[in-house]
Amino acid sequence: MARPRSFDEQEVLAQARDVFWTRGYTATSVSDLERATGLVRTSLYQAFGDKRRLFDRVLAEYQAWAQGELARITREAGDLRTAAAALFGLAVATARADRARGEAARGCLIANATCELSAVDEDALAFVAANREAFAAALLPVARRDPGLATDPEAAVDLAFALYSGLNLLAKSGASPA
Amino acid sequence: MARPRSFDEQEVLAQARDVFWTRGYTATSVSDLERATGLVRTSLYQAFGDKRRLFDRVLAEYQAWAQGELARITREAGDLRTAAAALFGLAVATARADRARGEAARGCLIANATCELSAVDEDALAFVAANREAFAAALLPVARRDPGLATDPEAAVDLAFALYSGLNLLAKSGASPA
DNA sequence: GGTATAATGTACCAAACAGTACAAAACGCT
DNA sequence: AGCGTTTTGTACTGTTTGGTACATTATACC
Repeated sequence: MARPRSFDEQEVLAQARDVFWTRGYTATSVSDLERATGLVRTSLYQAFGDKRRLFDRVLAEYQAWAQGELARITREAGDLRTAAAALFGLAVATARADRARGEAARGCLIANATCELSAVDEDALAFVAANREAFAAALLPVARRDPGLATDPEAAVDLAFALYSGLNLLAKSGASPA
Repeated sequence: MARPRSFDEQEVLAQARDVFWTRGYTATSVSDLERATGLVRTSLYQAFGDKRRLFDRVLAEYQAWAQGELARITREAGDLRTAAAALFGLAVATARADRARGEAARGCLIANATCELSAVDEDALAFVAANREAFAAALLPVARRDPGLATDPEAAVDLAFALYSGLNLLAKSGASPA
């Protein structure tokens, strides 16, 4: 009853995510998105709303993936230490993958968004704050189970968050066998 | 013999730095810089070159300040642990200061630049890589002096760098008494 | 006081920006 | 085959971007 789409939504979202990931939100133009996705602006606007809505969508999708990874890690690891180690391994692995592709490390999409937007955009700040809390919520049970961390499991989880973010930034400024 | 400047260069640099700091490089327009400094574009361009040169100048000034702080900290601290603690205290203090001013945390200017530019701009990558090495060079002697870290002092220093960066990002996504 | 010189102010430039109006096209359905 | 509907493609909008040409202003020196 109507003309069908010529693109796969998930695929387009992944392509848009990659552009936002390497260039950031502000520095990515709608023309960049056209080029990366192969769609014309009209299709992008009709399917995803404006540039910001598309970015939000990409962020949400990325966060869902990250939460999945986090859930898998906490399921497989018994204590916080090994969970954190697996997490850091993930950061190093993605950095290595970027490097192997001949590009510079892109770090974590949400960490990048935090850096770029949290100080100027309330909605973005709310999102990254919620993400941090989701991160903590996923790791807290594991931290509580650890008797060595009984004094302050929440601080230990925040520390893991800081270290994970820091590793990504370390990768973005050089060095691989950290 | 000629008309004198109506502004103090250091003061203007500090004002420009603050805009870049909260908004980032790309999102800061020349009009923003005019507004923040009180100078008209022509004066800015004549005194500092183009937008990028001004940003580089601001970055260099900031790095000099940061290196000074780092030198002071390592001078006062005997081992890496207390040096790192002082460093983290610095990050927390600046975050608190931002928060007290009623604004969101801005983190570290160089960390922000790393996030925003290192993946797309070779010069920026070179700068932040050099900065990371300067950071390591400042802390390495203290780390080497610590017998408990004899196995790999360089890794310990990188860890301190990651933790410092991570703390800044933690602040940028909420939470104060970390 | 006049003059050389650098700093300012006004006004502009082309290019890039995010977003849109509207027509052409491609399909499902009857 | 023809119609209704949604996706595409073309072409454009006004605005903002970084940067500049040029006239004006204010000072130090003679």
